[in-house]
Amino acid sequence: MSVRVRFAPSPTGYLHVGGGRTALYNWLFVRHHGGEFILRSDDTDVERSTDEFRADILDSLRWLGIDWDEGVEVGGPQGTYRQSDRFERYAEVAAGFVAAGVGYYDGATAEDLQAIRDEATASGSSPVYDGRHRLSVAEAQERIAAGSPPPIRFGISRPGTTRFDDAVRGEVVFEHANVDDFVILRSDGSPTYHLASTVDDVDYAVTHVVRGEDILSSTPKHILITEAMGVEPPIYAHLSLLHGPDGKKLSKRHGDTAIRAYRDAGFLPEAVVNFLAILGWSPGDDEEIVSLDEMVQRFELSAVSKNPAVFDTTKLEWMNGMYIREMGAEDFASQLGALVGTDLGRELSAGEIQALVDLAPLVQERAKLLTEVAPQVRFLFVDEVEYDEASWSKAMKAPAAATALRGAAVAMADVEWTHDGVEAALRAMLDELGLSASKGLQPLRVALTGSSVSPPLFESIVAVGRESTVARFEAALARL
RNA sequence: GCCCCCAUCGUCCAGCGGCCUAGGACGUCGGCCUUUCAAGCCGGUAACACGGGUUCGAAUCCCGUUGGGGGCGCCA
Repeated sequence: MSVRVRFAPSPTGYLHVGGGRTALYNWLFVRHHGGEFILRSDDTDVERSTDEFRADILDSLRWLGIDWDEGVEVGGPQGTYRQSDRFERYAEVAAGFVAAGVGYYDGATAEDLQAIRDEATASGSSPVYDGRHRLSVAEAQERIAAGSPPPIRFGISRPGTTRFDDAVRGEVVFEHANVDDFVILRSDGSPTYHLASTVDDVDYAVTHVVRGEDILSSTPKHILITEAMGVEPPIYAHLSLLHGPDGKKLSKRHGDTAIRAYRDAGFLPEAVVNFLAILGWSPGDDEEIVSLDEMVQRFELSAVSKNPAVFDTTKLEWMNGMYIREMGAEDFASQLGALVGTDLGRELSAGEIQALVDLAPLVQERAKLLTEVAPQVRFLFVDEVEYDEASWSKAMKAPAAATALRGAAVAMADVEWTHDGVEAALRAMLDELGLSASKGLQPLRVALTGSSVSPPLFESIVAVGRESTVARFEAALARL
């Protein structure tokens, strides 16, 4: 039997890094073993689900390079793969449970439930609802006829035990005395998560359920539903959660954790995927930069870490720099060019992109984020540089600034326009004026680029061109 | 309160009874290189939560304590 996994986000928020990691692990697992990856939309909460979130989840997944064989948008034998389209099926299963005696209409009120909880707290026992307010068939019919149908609960047999072998955590055991009879069908006829998710896993023949640890304690419920449907439960694997720097479960409180935020911030999908993969899983040796192919080849659930990982982006930034350095010059230039273009409010010409291609190796080397280097190459495409004031005052306050600028303007006017030519002329000029390279070149850098941080000077000068270079030196001189 | 999960450097990961005076990566600190900033290279820093067992021998196995996390909804 082939492996079938599913990723089932509910479109009540953007795809966040934790969800992205869960999707990735599912994907790596199924690509490693061969099988089908199903993307399902767990949108039983119709109120909070939105199309914007639906779209974001798909976009983010695709951006990461995660594809699916069956499911939302791509289709498959199960229809739309949206739970909101399957409410009749869940109601039917719930009705079947009632008929079979494993489910029942319940009459407990909120106060009843609270009383049970208080009592349990007081006596130090487990706060479980055991069905003591279950309704008889007649009572249930009466309420339904009166227009206020009661919810249906799933009855847990007590005493009893549910145990299962979690693919990452090993054997996990729950005593039924600690599991309460839970609602499967709300009074409005809609299914709860436990019912819908489990029914879908059964109907879609899911073999491995890889999900977050936050639902580990709900697993007995899912196993019991599955068994009540007469089916062997899938293999479960619960991934530990991602934490914020404060050690708490990652959430909006910790800043923007949406995958899209990382895309917008200039991260490369390869880097994000690599980082997420390594957060909680190790290929086994000391390698940390791992290609997607290699991950697929080496991934296994048994090697997934059991302890929660703190989501610290410091390493992600480093990793992103590594991936930027591995990009081809053309690819890098076009992506960076697009960013500079939006900044400038116009599209870069083919010639300008070519200039970026030429400088690419130099720029890539000092990049961590695409968005961070864009401002550093902006000077190549403007007529007048805007000076960063801090850079200006620091570089220009030295008395050498004026002499260096004057000397450079002269030297550049008539020199072979190559890196070597420019460098030779400038070094000769520095010698003549008795200036050190660090003292004499900074004013030129600021005059040329507007900033004290830039790509290497000689190459930048060549890229800007003779006329514009001389003009910039003179403009700076005039401003002094 | 009850149930479940987890426990190695600041962070992520390696270690699955002897190869561990605990390894790698990021970070950090120092140095080299250097026209800025980076990158690169070299070096330093830093951890087995605690207490009992088991064993000839425990980071590794068992129990307990402590600590952290998750769950306990007609949310998912």
